[in-house]
Amino acid sequence: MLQLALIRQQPDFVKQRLQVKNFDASAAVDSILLLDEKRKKLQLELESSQAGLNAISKEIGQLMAQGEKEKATAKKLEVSRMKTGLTPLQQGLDLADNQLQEILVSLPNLPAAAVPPGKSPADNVTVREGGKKPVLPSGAVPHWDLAKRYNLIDFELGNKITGAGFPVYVNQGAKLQRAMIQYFLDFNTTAGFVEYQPPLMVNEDSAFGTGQLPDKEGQMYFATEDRFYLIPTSEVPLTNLWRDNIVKEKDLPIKMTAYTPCFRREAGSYGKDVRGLNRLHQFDKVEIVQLVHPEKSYAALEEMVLHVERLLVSLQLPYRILRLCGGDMSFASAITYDFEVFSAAQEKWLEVSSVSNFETFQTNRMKIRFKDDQGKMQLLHSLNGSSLALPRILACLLENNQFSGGIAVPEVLHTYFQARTLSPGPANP
RNA sequence: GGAGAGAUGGCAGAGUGGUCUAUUGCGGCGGUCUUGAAAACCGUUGAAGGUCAAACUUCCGGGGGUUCGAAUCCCUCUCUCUCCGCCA
Repeated sequence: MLQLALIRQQPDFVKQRLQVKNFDASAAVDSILLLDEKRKKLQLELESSQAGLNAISKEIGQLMAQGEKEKATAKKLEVSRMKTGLTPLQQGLDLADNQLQEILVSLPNLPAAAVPPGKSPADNVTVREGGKKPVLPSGAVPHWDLAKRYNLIDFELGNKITGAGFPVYVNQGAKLQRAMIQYFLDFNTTAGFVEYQPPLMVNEDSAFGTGQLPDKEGQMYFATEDRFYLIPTSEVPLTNLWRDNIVKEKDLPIKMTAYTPCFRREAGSYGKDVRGLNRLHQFDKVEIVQLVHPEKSYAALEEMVLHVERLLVSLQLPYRILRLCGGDMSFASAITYDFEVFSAAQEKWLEVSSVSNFETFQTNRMKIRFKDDQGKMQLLHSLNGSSLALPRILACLLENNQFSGGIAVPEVLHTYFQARTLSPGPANP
């Protein structure tokens, strides 16, 4: 949620920045300014009346204490009459407040100055590439064929017990995934991120806090009986751990990491992009989240980008880093870098991480603040990134590392996986 | 699932209709003393809106009600704890 003060002070700047996200905010910003004026006027009027009432009520109390019952009764009548005039004021104020809030939460975050304009993924800017695309042996196949041949993942079993997009990892497939989770978590905690195991379901307030509600209502699984949402990413519970908190400046930055499954309905997805591990309803991800001093968030962003890049380098995967254009960025983000790895048999780039600075957009909703050295209350900046999304990393590893005798496991995973290669395994049910 | 008890400031914990403008303790911050520290003592210490600053308004789990006046009474929801039942 944008800060009202910013809209008040620089309405034209807000409109102009949101155009980079292809969002026409003219009408919304103008309504906000009008409603804000209206609200202030009503509030002033209401509060001065309330002050008067409060004073008389206090007098009544004193008169009662002195036993002056008649005078008190007279005052009571006076106050009841005044009170009826207050109701419409209160209602008007509540209405203006609600309308203001409703428009305010519908506005996306402003893109940072460095965000390139653009409408589609084609307008994203490649920041840099790394790693080397492999030369595959003849007869190389995509990961879904390898998954079958080596008995690593069973998509049909998943279909049976749940539905499409819920694969069952088997044997070495399950073990390799576990090895990666452990390696990624160790990589993050070594860099100072504190490990958490958060709940996988969150309430409405949490989903609102990070910006999933109301924007992405239909994209989350929802347990109607208890009104809980299955998390689409651990960013949601991790960031919300600090909701309604005033953090001590000396405790900054707050760095967190977690492994969790993630659940996404992916309503509207179809066709070739959903083949194999490319797009799932449930997938594993290791996430990093930071809450930092507002002046340090862009340094923190660069640090996180380098951190994820080092992780990809250690896995020896060909990757590229994109700076997303305004049109491809998420609702809550001020700037986003996407990491893609090249899945050699599909000949496709797959997004495996997205690192974003949300500035105060989330913390304003969640009221995560600190007191600066002047004693002034300020909102923190929140950032997060994947490190990493597992299925697509797995897809890429399988495809890129296949050779005649098996599939090579990257060196950094050898001790975690307790083997150097994948070999064909036993049959499933 | 059944029965009971609760939810008050960073934490503990008083307050059952009228200066509550929320007692007190701990913690935090500042100071005195000290070579320095501890102890002791003194002072200070919630948030939001509003204002140049103040005044002022709102907030005692959420929502609603009674009343001139609600932390306090009523309704309702949520959550927590204790006991019983079930259970990994």
